[in-house]
Amino acid sequence: MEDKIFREFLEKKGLKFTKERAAVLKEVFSNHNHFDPDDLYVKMKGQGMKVSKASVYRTLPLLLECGLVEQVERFDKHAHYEHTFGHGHHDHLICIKCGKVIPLFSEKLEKLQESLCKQEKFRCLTHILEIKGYCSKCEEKGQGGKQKRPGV
Amino acid sequence: MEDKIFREFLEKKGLKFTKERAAVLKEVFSNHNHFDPDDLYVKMKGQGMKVSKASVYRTLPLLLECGLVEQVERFDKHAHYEHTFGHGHHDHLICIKCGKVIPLFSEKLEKLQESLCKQEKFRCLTHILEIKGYCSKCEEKGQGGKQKRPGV
DNA sequence: TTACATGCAAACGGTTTGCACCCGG
DNA sequence: CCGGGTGCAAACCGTTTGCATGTAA
Repeated sequence: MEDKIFREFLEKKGLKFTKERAAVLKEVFSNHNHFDPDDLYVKMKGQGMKVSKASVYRTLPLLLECGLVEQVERFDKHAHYEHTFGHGHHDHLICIKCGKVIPLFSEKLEKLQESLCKQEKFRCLTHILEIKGYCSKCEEKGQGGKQKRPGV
Repeated sequence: MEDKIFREFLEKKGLKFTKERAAVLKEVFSNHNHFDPDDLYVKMKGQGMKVSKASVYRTLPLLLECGLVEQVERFDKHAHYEHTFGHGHHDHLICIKCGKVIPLFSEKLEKLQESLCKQEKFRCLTHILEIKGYCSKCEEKGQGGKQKRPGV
């Protein structure tokens, strides 16, 4: 299914559906974890797949463009992605102590954002909402631990 | 006023209020534009201020930590900041065509986020919401232009 | 057959760091 | 006086790119 979407997207742009692109796509959809380009590359290599880092870096923007993946967790300085097809948009609660990422979706929230955009005559295409704080477990345990990035 | 906050923060941590840190703080609060560390450095140099790039990079995390600045516009791969003291939190609408950044604040939106966090037993500290799309002007003109990052 | 894609390694660019000297408290 | 701070330049590291070669359509 993802294949079909990607294939048609590439065709429309006069690009080719190569083994490498197929492999990246497959890996991206093999589970629902967040990942960064290097993660993906290492994992693919570990499975004996034939691909170069350059191809991973060149393929991800295409997947972004056709909407099969989204960028997330941009608090850090390098890119993180998650695949979205079959999951729909959602936001993230991120625990600054244990790093846990909790997906969050609220129809009401989405609608409110839309209406705010309308007030500003702004045509919204995508958005990202990330909320940082302490998850229930870490909150219980107290926040004695060291956090990676103070103030974030 | 910002000076006082920063000073007390540094003192509490056993750090020093140096000329360089004071200069960075001053520059950060000289206007309300977004900036990246290099912007800031270049601007300070242009004004004949005595500071090194390293000090700028070393000072910004301190300002983050004491809440005088926030990180924004994290769609790009390098850090962007804005000072927040005296302005309060707000979100951003970002035009992907002309790059215009429109601040947005909605009490209702903030409250809704809070209640969603409560449902998840998540203690929210900070959040970032960035909405990407076309501003009214670019929407009028049509979106024929080239965008830097497809799909974002 | 012919664009377009790949892999490699080098280049890039923002950020961090080691070190010798400096300075605020 | 001393522990933290600074400037410089080199190191880092994720990402991009030039180029010769490979390949989907």
